[in-house]
Amino acid sequence: METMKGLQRTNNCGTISEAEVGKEVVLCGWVERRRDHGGLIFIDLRDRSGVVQVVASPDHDMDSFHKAEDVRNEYVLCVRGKVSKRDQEAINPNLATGHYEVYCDELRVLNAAKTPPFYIQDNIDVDENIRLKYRYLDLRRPEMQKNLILRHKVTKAMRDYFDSHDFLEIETPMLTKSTPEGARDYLVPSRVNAGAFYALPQSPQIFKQILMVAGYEKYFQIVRCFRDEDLRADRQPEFTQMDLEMSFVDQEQMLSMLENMIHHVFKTTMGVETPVPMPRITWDEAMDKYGSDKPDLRFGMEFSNVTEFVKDTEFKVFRSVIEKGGVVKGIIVPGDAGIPRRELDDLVDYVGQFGAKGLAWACFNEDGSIKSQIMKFLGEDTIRNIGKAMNAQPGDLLLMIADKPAVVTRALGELRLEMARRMNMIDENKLAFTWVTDFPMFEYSEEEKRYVAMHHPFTMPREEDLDKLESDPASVKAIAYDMVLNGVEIGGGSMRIYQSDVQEKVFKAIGLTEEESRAKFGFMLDAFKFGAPPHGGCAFGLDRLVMLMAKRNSIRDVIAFPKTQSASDLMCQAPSEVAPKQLRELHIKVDNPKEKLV
RNA sequence: GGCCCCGUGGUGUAGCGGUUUAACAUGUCGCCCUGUCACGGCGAAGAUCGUCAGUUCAAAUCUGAUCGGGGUCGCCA
Repeated sequence: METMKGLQRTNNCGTISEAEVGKEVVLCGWVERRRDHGGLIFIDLRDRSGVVQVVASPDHDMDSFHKAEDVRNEYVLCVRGKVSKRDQEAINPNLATGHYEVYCDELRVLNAAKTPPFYIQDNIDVDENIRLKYRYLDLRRPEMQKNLILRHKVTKAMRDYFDSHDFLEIETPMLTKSTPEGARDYLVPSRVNAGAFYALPQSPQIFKQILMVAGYEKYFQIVRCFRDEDLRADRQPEFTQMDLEMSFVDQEQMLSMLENMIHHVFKTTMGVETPVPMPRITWDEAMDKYGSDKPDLRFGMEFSNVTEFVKDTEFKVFRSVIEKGGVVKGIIVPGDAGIPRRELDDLVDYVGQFGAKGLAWACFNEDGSIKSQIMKFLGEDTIRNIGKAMNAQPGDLLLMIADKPAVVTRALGELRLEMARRMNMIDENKLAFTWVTDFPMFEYSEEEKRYVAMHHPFTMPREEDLDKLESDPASVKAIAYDMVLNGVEIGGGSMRIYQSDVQEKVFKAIGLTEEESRAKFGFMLDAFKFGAPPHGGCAFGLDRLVMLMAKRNSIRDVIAFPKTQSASDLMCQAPSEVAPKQLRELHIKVDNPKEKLV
């Protein structure tokens, strides 16, 4: 192996251009491919910036040529040579540097490499396990580098924006106190406090609010958060949040500031103009029209309530649902009247996953006829009237679900998304932003038989609803907002309670006694007695945001070292067992299921 | 915790009870090749089919368990 002694890198591979023609350059990088023509060898040399073709020819330098014969993929090279313009017929239009090539005058092999388990290039078809095990090779691929570069640019743009708007980035503890509300905590045993545990933060929520009490007025942080819950494609046990809090502002100022921040981020990183102001929809309307609190607005297919049309018909299924307080809602799927019967049966199963007991359908055929499995119960006129009210065109398909309102909302909302996917109605290049506002303050937990805070218990109720906190908690709306992009919640926040009497009422509404609230949040309640300013905040899921910007469908593709669904790191094999001594120091005993088997 | 799917040379797949000494592509190795860029030509090596147990005359193929991975519901902003 050789060293770089005496040579200094002068250029990046991917940016070789007209300006370098005729000049000598020194390039460093990895061998993406070697094409050996016997008397002439081409090497595609890759660094972070891209790829350029290097030519090792006996006519130029015999020594480089011989070394190039032994070079293999992913060897690390340093090349000194002159940049030339390629002959017209040798130009490669598929390569950014395809008009140029570098003739080797000197080639040094800085390091050899084992044959990698997969090709280091884009669009590979390799199991994700393999990619994760050899993450350093996966990350070498240009598309992964592009993702992480984008991620860097996004956080840089955020920091620039907040800095220029007078925000301070302040760090909050990673070792903190377990909070029983919300997600399961990751716990860290304390060595010096036997039997006691820290929790890794699920979010810096309490600290950032206390920073407001402390007079910092505008805080932000790009911060790691932890939740010990089951994973998904868009959920990791540790994830990054763009977290912020502001004093002396109302919701309007907050939303406007956030819209401008997002605009700045998209503009500077992708050159894309996002809407300012952003469209808004209330939570009630989103649930009513799209069956989701994070509606995908890249397409329509809004719900229609058809309860009135069917409440007096012969169809017992609909009638009994309606008599029990249920509703019947439907969507029109454009151009899907020709759907095969088998696919309709599939859809029945699909909505079944979300609690719907059935799915009524009607095909408005091109020839004006109607086909429906409930024709004989509803009668053709009723179906035509529904179709008319929903503006169904010949060739369209009507799908209806009857059930309790919550089930209809959920099942029809999922069905709407599924039909959009099946009918290819989603424009992948669209960015459909919306605010969802006026969330309910509470939702009823069947499990705990009490109301729980939908956002968190420090969320400010709407002023006009304050007197309903006790009498009718279900109807109380919160000053809370989510930013939704293409059906994904990318950020959410609220204005916070800063008056003790309101806070007490909210605790009472969720069934927290004074002792309990003191035990859980005592230090915070104390802090709030020393002059808490009106304030509010927001947190954005950085991983999800970057995932959407990079058009990936898993946040794993925008995180350098992600974990698998079972929360393990396939590269470094975490989590792992630890030495007995470590456990003793931490005052921990472990039942090791593996030991029992021995 | 429930349900569904996957696990075959380095990689991606095929084979789904016995014509399989497990096939194909790609990669790897060797030889040849001075204009390729998924270079090309010829040749070779390489997997006992995740693991364990069972059914069977016979198992990659069927059954059960187990491990690993993915998706999803529950859970979780």
